[in-house]
Formats: sequence, C-alpha cells, structure tokens
Amino acid sequence: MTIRAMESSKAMDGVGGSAVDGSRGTGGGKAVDGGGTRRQATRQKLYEAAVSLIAEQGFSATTVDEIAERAGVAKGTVYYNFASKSVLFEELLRHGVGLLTASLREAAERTAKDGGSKVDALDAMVRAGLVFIDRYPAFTQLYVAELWRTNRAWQSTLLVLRQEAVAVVERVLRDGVDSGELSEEIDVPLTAAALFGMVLVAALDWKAFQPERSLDDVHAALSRLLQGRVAGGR
Amino acid sequence: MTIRAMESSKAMDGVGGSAVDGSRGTGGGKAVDGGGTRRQATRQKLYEAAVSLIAEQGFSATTVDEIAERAGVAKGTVYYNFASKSVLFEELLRHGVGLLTASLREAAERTAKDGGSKVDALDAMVRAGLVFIDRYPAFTQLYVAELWRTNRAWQSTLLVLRQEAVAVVERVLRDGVDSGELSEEIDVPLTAAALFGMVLVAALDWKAFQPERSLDDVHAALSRLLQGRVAGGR
DNA sequence: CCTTTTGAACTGACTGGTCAGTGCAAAAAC
DNA sequence: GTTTTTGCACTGACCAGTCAGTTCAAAAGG
Repeated sequence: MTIRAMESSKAMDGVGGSAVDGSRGTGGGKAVDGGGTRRQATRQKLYEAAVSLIAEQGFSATTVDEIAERAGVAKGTVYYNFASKSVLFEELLRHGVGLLTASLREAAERTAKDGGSKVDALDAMVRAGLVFIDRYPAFTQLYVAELWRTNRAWQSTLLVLRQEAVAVVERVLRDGVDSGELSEEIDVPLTAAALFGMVLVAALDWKAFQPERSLDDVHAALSRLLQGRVAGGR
Repeated sequence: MTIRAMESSKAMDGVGGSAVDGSRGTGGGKAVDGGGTRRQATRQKLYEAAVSLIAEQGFSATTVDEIAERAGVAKGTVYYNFASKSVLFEELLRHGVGLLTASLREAAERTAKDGGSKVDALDAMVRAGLVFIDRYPAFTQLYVAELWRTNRAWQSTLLVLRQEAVAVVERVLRDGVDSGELSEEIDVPLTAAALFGMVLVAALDWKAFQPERSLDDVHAALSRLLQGRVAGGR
C-alpha cells in the first residue's frame, strides 16, 4: 500500500567497523573522499534517513530531529556534516538525479553499441528507469513531488538536473527522427516528457499498488505503449 | 490557476463549530442553503489562495496567515469557515479531483454517445485531462506532489479519489479489450496509470517550460503516443 | 611496550523564533 | 435580529540552528 522500500545501498561498514584509515589529513583540509570512512558512513545514514522521511512527509514537514533519530545519530551530527537542512536535501537531489541520468545514458549507449535500433534504445531506457525506481522508490517519490514547485531554494538546481535527464531521452528521439527511424512528426521535447511521465507514474503506481508484480511484467506493459506511431507506423 | 467554487450539495455544517459561540451542529437542523452567497464567496477566495500557495510551497510551508492574506480576509475568517488548515486542504482535494473525474467521465460518455471508438474515447479523455490542467495547473501540481505521500492525514482520502479518477480510464480500456478493439494483451491498470502519467507530466512540462504552445499542439503530440499497438495493431 | 596528546567526529541541552489555533468584542452585511 | 467578518492579542507547541563539552582512535613521545 505504501511505498516502503529502503534506499538500500550496498552494505557498508557498521558503526564500529573497520577504521581502515584515519583522515589524519595533511594539509588540514576535509578529505571528501579517500579517507574518513566513519564520516562517509554517517553521511550515508543521513541520506537514507532523509530520503525516506522526506518522501513520506515532504521537506517542510520533516524535522531535523526526525532525520537524526532515524539515522541513529545526534542532531548536532547533522549540522556537523551538512551546513543546513536544505543543503542536505540539495546534495541528496544532486546525487540521486546524477545516478538516474548516468543510468539512462548508459542504457542508451549500450544499446547503440550493440547495434540496436532507436526504439530499442528507448525501450532500454524505459527499463533503466524502472530499475532505478525499483531501487530508489522513495527518492523518485520525493523527486516528483518537488519537481514543479516554485519559490523554493533548490528550484534552479532541480531544473538543471531535470534537463540533464530529459536531454538523454531527447537525444535518442532526435537521432531517431534524423535517421528516419522515427516519424518526423513527433514533438521531441514533449514526447520525451511524456515518456518520462509514463514511466514515472506507472512505476510509482506499481510500487504503491501492485508491488508484487515483476519488473519484467511492468516493462512489457510499458513497451506496448512505446510501439506504434512513434515507431514510424510500425 | 485555481479551483472553482464548491457549488455542490450541503455545505457541511461542522465548519463553524470551532469558532464563535455555540452554533453547535447537533442542535436544530440548520438551513443547508440559507443565504450562503457571501460565505460561498469567502470560501472560494480561500480555496484559490490556498491552492496557489500550497502548489508553490507545499502544505507545511504554507501558513494560515499567508492564506488569509492572499485571500484578502482576516485570519479568524479562515477558522470561521474551516475547522482547521488540513480540513481546508482536504476539502480542496475532494473538490478538485471531483471536477477532474467528472470531466473525464463526461468525455468518455460524450464520445460513446457520438458513436466513437474506444481509442477516440481515450483520445477525448487525454484532451479533457489537458483542458483540466490548463485550467487548474496549480491544483494539478499540488495533487501530484501529494499523491504518493504516506503518513499524511489525508492519504486515504487521496487514495479513494485517485481510484475514482483512474477507474474511468480503466473502464474504457477494459471495454475496448472486451469488444476486441484493443489488444487483449494490454495490462489495464498499468496502462491506465501510464496514460495518466503521460498526460500529467507532459502537461506540467508544457505549462512549466513551453507555456506558449497551444493545447491542440500538445494534444496532437500525445495522440501519437496513443496510437499503435495499444490500438490493437491497427 | 605504555602514556600522553591531538583533533575530527559526535553529542544533546538550549535558544530564539515561528506558527496553528483560540477568544472575544465590535462592526458589517444580510 | 442573525450570520459573517474583522482585528488583534495571546498561548503553547514545535523546530532550525548553536555551542560547550565528550569520545576515541591514531600519532607522538617515552
């Protein structure tokens, strides 16, 4: 009934886990990576807690105390790791959309390399979208909820990120039109948005109302909508 | 930009309960209709103010003071007319989704009466959806943002309303499959959700990023996605 | 070995501000 | 005369962000 999934990421070291290395930084800067395993783990926990809570309740209704509690961390730790609540959220968005964009791009390129048609590429991207939503349902939910909001601090960030993701779809559509594989009548930006929405909403409904169905099943249903006039009258 | 009045039926009496002296609902039967024009107008203004603000900022980030101010009304008036902020919002949702459902149903029935095919009916519903979003973009925005949220007071309300709307689309799809006009391979609930999402996202993108385009234009683009395999391999 | 030092990471009580909702007397509208 | 609206002061809860203090593993020193 509800979208419950964990934004599980690969198992990571537990709290007391191997302290592989201290970030005894030379140069005193904060090593973003390549050190600080402990900090990394904390940030990861905070991401996961924030994503699920904000997906459930929305940004404003989610308190920093709740985030800290779900992450199993003190409130001060949140502010030690992130400048503010909205900075935490913005980094979250950036990270999540980055994953999605990379995934779509990879799907398109893989298909091209394998000599697939543009429709095959679209189909592969639909699947990539489904896989993403299957893995990160809470993030997807949150993304949709915030996407068209105005008057928010991160609105411009979100716009840019959206454009990056949709551009991947548009690219494939345009190539298809140019090569004659797709009807030249199609409206590239609008069709891209429509496909995006089709996958998004269908997948959220899948997760929310028929979670027992398989990804293949859902993919097959969406594939049918892709065929037809869009594919140049086939 | 906003939702029209709530012309329909009995104007829930419990509203006045919390404010002002004991006009307790249980007492004598209150005139359901008695001279409500003024009050009606106030509620209308409050609806409009709330819809636009919540679409912009979200429910929690929108204050009652803001709603009152945008409506050009005193704060006390909000509470004279609605029991609470969330009741105001819930009535808003109910009313808006009701309009959408009625509009979809009307489109389907009109097409049937005119002897159109099921695909024609779907197409008419796509257009009805676009007309709705064109008229009430803020409401649509707000609806999408709240639809998959969990842990909210109005979640169950929203679920029921969503089902009513999607059911109209499912009905047409099922009839089409039964009559052989549509492929029996299609997955009715999933396809309905996908179509819903296609229109929703495409239309929001239209409003947000290419508002200069005409409704006919957008409708034509979406119609193409409807054709093809879904239409039974025509 | 063992002891001391260091400082990044973390903690949680506290603060200053915000906001939903109340109460009421008086004015306005009907 | 009744319903509706106004204006405003008030309260109690809640919450983002702060900060003085604690923890602890690794480095430095013996």
